[in-house]
Amino acid sequence: MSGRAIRVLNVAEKPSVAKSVAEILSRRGGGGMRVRDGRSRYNRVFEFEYMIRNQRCFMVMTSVTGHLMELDFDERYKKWHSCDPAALYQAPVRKFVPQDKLDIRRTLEEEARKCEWLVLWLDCDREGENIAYEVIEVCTGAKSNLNIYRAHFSALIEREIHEAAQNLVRPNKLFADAVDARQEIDLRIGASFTRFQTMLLKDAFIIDLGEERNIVLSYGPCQFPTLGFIVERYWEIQAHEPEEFWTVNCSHTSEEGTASFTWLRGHLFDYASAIVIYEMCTEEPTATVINVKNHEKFKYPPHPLNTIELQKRASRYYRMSSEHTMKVAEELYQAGFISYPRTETDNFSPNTDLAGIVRDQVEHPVWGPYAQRLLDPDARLWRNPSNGGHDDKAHPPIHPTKFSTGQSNWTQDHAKLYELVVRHFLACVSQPAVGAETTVEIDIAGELFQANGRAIIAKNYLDVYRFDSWGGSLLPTYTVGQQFIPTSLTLDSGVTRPPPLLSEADLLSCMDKAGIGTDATMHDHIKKLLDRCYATKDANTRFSPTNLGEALVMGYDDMGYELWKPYLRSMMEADMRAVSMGTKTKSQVLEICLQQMKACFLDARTNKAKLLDAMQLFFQRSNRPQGGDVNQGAVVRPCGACCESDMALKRTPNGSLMVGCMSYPLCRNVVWLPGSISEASVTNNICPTCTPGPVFMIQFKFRRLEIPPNYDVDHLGCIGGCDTILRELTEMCGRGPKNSAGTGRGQGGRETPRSTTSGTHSRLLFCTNCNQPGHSFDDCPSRFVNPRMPQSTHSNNGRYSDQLPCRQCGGPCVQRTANTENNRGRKFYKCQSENCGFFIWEDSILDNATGQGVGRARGRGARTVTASRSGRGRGRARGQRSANSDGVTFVTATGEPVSGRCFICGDPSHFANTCPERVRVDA
DNA sequence: GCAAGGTC
Repeated sequence: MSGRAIRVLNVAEKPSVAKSVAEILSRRGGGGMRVRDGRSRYNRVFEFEYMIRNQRCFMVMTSVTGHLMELDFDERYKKWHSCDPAALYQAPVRKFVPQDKLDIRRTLEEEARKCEWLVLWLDCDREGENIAYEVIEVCTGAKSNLNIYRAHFSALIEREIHEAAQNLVRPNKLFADAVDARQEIDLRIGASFTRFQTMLLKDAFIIDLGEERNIVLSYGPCQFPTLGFIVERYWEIQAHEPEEFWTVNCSHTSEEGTASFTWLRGHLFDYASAIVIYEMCTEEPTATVINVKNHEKFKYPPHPLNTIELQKRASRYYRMSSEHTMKVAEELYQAGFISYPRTETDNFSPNTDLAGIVRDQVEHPVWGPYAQRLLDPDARLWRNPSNGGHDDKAHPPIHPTKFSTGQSNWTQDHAKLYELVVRHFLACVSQPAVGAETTVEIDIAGELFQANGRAIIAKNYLDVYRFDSWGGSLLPTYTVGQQFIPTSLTLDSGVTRPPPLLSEADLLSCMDKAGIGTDATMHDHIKKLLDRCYATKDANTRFSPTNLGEALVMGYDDMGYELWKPYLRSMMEADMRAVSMGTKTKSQVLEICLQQMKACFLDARTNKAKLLDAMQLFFQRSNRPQGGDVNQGAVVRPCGACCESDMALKRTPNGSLMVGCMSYPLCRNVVWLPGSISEASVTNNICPTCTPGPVFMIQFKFRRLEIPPNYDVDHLGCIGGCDTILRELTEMCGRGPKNSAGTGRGQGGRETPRSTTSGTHSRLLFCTNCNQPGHSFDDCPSRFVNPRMPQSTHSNNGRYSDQLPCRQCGGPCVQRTANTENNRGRKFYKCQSENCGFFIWEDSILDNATGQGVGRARGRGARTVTASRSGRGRGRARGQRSANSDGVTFVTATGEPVSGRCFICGDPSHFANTCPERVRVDA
């Protein structure tokens, strides 16, 4: 045993871990634990004695709160107009402790000075390792000769913590390097693209985001792919072309009940084939049972709960946003009711006292009895939880940690989320539900049909997990060889539907799959899209892009870049892995990645017209002077007047271009530029003659009609005094713009879009009715509806009003929405006059009005923007005819004859299934 | 006024 105790500073990633680790270690030390405040009110300091490998230690344990440092550009580059955004790929960056973390730094410095060892108890992932090096930097700054160790633990349980303390290792710089690289890349890409697209677009268009605020059009390597998922699905829906299909359905009712048989062919898109088969069946409708199968089926409980699954399920079951879920979960965690809510782990470690967690819940009035049954060996309800295959080695799956029947300070959402966590946990340790399934196969005229029935034998976990359901429907008894006449045999039509908009749960799945964000940040990226007005979420938690979101993605897509796809992030992730494994160095990755991204950035800037074009499809041009055509704020030269600041390229509010001192108004040194310039961009070329240097040359573009013919419109010039061309043009053209609108762009050539509804953005370059340019909806010659219809009754979607004049009697037709299986959601008009049965589908009106259906909606590659973006409205009108007789129904869904005529009587006005000559089939 | 990642 050693004599003198070593003083050890221990640092955890968060206060809760410091407390847990201190509690566990101090129990073995025997001397108890003292707690005192640190400089930061959240991060307390715990002191106790502990033996590390026979070495007596006086342990001082405190914490940080996540990252201690931030990365940002040097002061000189922080202001938006301080430099060309392209310069942000090389601009110096520095890591520093931000203002709100200074008190934590002070605690660390003060404690480190008194200690000999530093032991880092940060989470065992790359970010944790990076935070470890931030702590090291601060601590060794205060005391340089610290002996530094890392504790590796995967859960806050006794055995793990002691093992970690007894097997200290050295921190892994490679892991920290990987994060450093990620941070730097994110910062440079994010800031450069954000400044670029904001400065390019925000003043060039009228972008009304609904409230007074400074518009920022941010770009980020996580937020854009997330937006990309939303836009991609939206485009998929727009591009969907509904296709009609036919299916034969059969049902049979006996004393025991009704069995519904589905056609084993599924459905056919070819009407002629479908009707032939259907006719065969109706000619010989006797069904023969050819197979009856009985089998046992299990429905398994979910895996243990991790963060993403919690967010998805809270969204699905309660329609809670992922952001709100995390806020509520955090509060439940802080109050001790649930375990740490940010975890990837969906597998309980074998040491977990699962029965103990169940035991905590037996008193609950609602699920307590179930918990009791779980603990009763005779009930045979217990089952060890499944392994979801994820383990972050830092936290267990989310589970209840304290019993509650609801607290007075809880909102409904706290109660709901707690209930979800408890029920989910109880479900995880339960047996699966068991069902007896029956499949009956029948043959009608050689066609096979099948009916399925299910009887639930044991509900098991479903008794507690009320969010899952497993429908059961009993089938009447059938025996092989049995014959019967179907009660109904129908030919039904259906139409293929586009996929739905992405729900929040879908979006989380997409992000998870593509590795966009982490479990702790995914909800932030989703919220950012809503905050930036790139997307909206409807009441069903489904996401649509806004005009702004769609325009931005379209702009980059038209450039041919996949900046809005997840690949960039995936590549970066792969590079990060390479750095952490040592196969690539941090500087290699930074150099290559930033070089590529800078090239991409410069290319995007060259192709900025694509972004402007895409925006122009959705927004009106503004007349505000803009910096979009000028890399405003870019430094041109040091100021020779004040000798303190640089001079930068600027545009005054009235549109004049100049190079002025950045210390204005303290220094008023200025060089005015000719008014005939349309574009100006500071280059990296340095003038070889002018002093004091460096004087960066400017690439000018002049307006052809405003300069003499013998001058070139493109000119690489210098404002240092050596450039005679520039001087001559300034003298000839004067300074300041010829037109007060600044750049003069968007002033002709293109049709200015008009707005239909005040307060919304216009995307109507074309008539919403016929998709032809040159006139408005109201003036459309092919409009079928009343031209006096007030504007407010039609929307941007080019839809009709909720009333139409009847084509038959002239009375009012009212719009309704079909709710039948085949046409659910499809709108139609029905005449309100008692004796008039007039009825018409809305999409068939649109077909008639356009002559050939709605313009093809845009998918990737098909870029014709049409005002009506609906994928619907193509194809023939569909109706239904039916023939009822004595409880037996044969129905065809084909309203209009497509081709041919009745197979029985030859009459072209109907098909064989409704033919009056048809032999009746009695049940 | 910019990113994404920790965390209170």
